[in-house]
Amino acid sequence: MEELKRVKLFAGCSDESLEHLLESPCRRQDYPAGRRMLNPGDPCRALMVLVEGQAEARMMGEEGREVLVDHLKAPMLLAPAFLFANNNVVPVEVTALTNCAVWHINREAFFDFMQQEPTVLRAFLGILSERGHFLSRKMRTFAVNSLRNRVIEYLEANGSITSVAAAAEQLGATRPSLSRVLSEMVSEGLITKDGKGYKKC
Amino acid sequence: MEELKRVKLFAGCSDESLEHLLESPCRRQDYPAGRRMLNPGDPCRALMVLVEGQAEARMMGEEGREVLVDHLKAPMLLAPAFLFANNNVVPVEVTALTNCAVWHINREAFFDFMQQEPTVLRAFLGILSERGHFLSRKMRTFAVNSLRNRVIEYLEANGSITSVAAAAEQLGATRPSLSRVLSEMVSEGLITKDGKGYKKC
DNA sequence: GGCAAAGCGTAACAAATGTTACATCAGGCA
DNA sequence: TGCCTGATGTAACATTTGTTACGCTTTGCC
Repeated sequence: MEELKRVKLFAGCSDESLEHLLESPCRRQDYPAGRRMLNPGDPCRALMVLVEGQAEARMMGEEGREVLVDHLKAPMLLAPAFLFANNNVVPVEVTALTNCAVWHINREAFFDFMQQEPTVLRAFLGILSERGHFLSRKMRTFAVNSLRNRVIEYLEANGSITSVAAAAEQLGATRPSLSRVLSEMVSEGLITKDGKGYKKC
Repeated sequence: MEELKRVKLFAGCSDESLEHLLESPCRRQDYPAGRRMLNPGDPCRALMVLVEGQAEARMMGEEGREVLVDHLKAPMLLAPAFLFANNNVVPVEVTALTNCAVWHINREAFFDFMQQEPTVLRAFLGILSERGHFLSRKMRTFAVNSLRNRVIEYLEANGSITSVAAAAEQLGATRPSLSRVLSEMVSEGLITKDGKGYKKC
């Protein structure tokens, strides 16, 4: 299918081999905007490819605390890092932000497919590594950084904070707490505030 | 080599193919106890296999805070999740606890090797998935859980706390803070303390 | 037995962050 | 224009966690 070829993972493979892969048990599923696509604890038995729409991934704590972990935008893979785990359950809640479409591709067929297609294998390993990098950076941020340092990292990565409420969700803080820290950092000259939001320097 | 065959990754492969892999640029390196094996930011250009000894991985923050992330015990892979990343630098500091030996195996040779050996590929994907699972669980713990909840998770995973100081390092808290929380939880009847340490119930 | 060191509990205080509530401001819309 | 809504800043207070310091117990060792 054309929409699958837009995914980086399948960029370097031939049409025939991709068609052969799709002869295995596969399906394309639609989700309306707002629909929950994955719940924490759901098993991950197939390769899931988001081919249309946008979604978000959140982690929930015991006490109602939650963090917006990632913004998912087609074309990309969903939860690739858990596909081949023994205990292959997803730790996040994924919700469609717009109408979405997801291909579910049989895991074993995909495994054989990778074995045949070095470029796909290489791309998949690259994607898994990026996810590992992403997760370990997030973990480090939350484990050893104060909110002030998380703000600095956020600004270095994203350039500016245009929505305090949205940034607070990603930084794992409440909006008033983030607002207070931003005000303090402005008064200390660490960051500046203009009509567009907060920026470094 | 015999010591490499003890690693789960190579469990299912033939002697000949493993010997062929080791004909690529490889080396075995020794580290004395206490020696730093990896620094944050070090690139990860080869597959590293810890074949002897034990080590620990730590993450450091800006303000001197640090967390003991993982205990590494031969035989296992070091930083497998970063080998195929574009920006393949390790985010942790790895220090030898005992005398250690590490095989460095050429990345491209290992890639070709995996392509030839389905069981190795499968095992490597499983290892990467386990790491993803491990990291996302850690991230969730630090992002959305209070110290009390982290203690509960720790006890569910490890059974008991026999060393408050050691547990505090893994939980990302100071020893007095953990000690206080444990005391509170004992007085609330959530956990018990006996000669061996703290336990659930 | 006595001594030194390590691990632990604990107290008093400080710093960071959450909670709640309220006022302000800008933009959209009737 | 006037109203309404959403996002924001902010204040007062509560909770969690860090910091520092001290005393106690245990353990190993002489």
